[in-house]
Amino acid sequence: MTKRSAPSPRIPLRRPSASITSSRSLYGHVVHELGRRIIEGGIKPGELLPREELLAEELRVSRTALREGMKVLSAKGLVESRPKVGTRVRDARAWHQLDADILAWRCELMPTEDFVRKLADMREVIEPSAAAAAAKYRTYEQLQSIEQAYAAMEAAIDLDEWTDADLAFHEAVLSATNNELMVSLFSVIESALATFFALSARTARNFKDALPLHGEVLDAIRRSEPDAARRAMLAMVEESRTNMQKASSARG
Amino acid sequence: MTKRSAPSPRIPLRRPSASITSSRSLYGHVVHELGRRIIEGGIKPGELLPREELLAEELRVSRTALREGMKVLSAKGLVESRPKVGTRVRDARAWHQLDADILAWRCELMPTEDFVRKLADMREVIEPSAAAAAAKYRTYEQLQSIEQAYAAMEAAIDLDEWTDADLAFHEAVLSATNNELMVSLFSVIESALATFFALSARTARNFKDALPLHGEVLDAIRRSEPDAARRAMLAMVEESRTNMQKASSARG
DNA sequence: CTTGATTTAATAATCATACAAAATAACCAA
DNA sequence: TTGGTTATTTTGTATGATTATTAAATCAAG
Repeated sequence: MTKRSAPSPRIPLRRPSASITSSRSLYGHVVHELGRRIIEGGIKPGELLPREELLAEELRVSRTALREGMKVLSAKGLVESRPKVGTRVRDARAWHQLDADILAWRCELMPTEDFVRKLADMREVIEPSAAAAAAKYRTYEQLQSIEQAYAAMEAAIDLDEWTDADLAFHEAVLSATNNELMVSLFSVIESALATFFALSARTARNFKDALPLHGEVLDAIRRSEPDAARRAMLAMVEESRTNMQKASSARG
Repeated sequence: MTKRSAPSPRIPLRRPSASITSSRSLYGHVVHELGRRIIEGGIKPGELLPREELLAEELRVSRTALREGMKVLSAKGLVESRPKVGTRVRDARAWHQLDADILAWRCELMPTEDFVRKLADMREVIEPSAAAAAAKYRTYEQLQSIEQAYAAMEAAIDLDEWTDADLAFHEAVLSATNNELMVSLFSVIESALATFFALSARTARNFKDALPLHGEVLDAIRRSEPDAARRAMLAMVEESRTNMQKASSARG
């Protein structure tokens, strides 16, 4: 709505960050490789990494690239470097658990039911409150973009379209809180949960099952009824959790 | 409680991260300097930074140090570098708003009432839910550390002691949720709010005014009554918000 | 033996320089 | 205009040398 400049062919609408870590650049490889090893417990808190020269050789990169990656890991709270002593893995309590990369690594490595539960817990905490706030403070334009997303959900003809529209719906609700901290938290949690969403949606025979619940949230926000919006959103995320649990136990 | 090894004189108990940015390391200086400029709007989204060679000269550091800092800024979602085109400031929606440094810079630069409101909103969202979850899932050990923090609040003889104990109380409650995502979110929000907490506490004639409310939360958690815990915690954070508003308007 | 200051040595931190890779922009040909 | 090719700019990577930091070893005094 706000910032789509002219024709600009095929801007990748999702994939906002591309998560430097993903692939190419060498320093990105360093971040990914070491980050994963730390998260999965291959290198434990308190342990000392090999010194730069050796580690660089092991990872087949120059010290320059290694150090650039190291700074990023350090910014994520995973490691801590000191002259003369070396680079040490920090205690798990210091890790920036809400960092998008860290969450992604945990998704890769430990898709345990427990981790999904924690993500779902977070969602159940923020989304109902966000819906309530949206009902209270939304502008007309914000209501419109929620309605627009809802319409796209109605019109969706396959799972991909529906997933995109669903995400847009929730994002629009969060944006309507006028609190970018809330939006940021949601986007982080959501992109982690997205890994498991496919399962959840595929479980339901008809992927549009959740449409009525979304409709209730929309109505409550339209009528500016915070409590109703909170209740409807809570029902929705609880159902989503149930679906994901069913899906994961069906596989397990 | 858990990690105080032997006598070890004056370990700085708070200051868990030391926020690389604050210190004097050169690359840390780069991160701080450029990060601040971007957050405060001195360099706007879409704008292109000078090329590395020039920027390094301007900041009086080598290209190496500059780049190490740049990678960190990139990991925070603030900038994006591409060969041949340069390094561009990303749209504010891409910024990792929950990054501790970014929040800290916002505290430095825009201690507006609006920003404090957003922080307080976040707190009102997570803390009551966390208290409820704590009441449901806490272990006995976790209850003990909450009680211990409460006792410290009772025993506090000055504002500093009380502040420390207060923080420990909330941290213990959050930990009792057994959800490290929750803990991480809290610690980030909290350390940002701490900037304004001093004001809030100093406003109250007697800094122990909030003790009864903490007692209610503790009791509810002890008796495993989630709803009561939620209500008590909500009352507490609402009062805290009111205090901070009074403080900020008294100065404004 | 203990304590405190001093030296030593290992490691990260920084710098300077060179080269490689990527991608925009300019160019040229059809 | 269109399509491909080349040039050129900027980041990306590599290497080696130097400096700063600091834990640990050493030494000197009490």
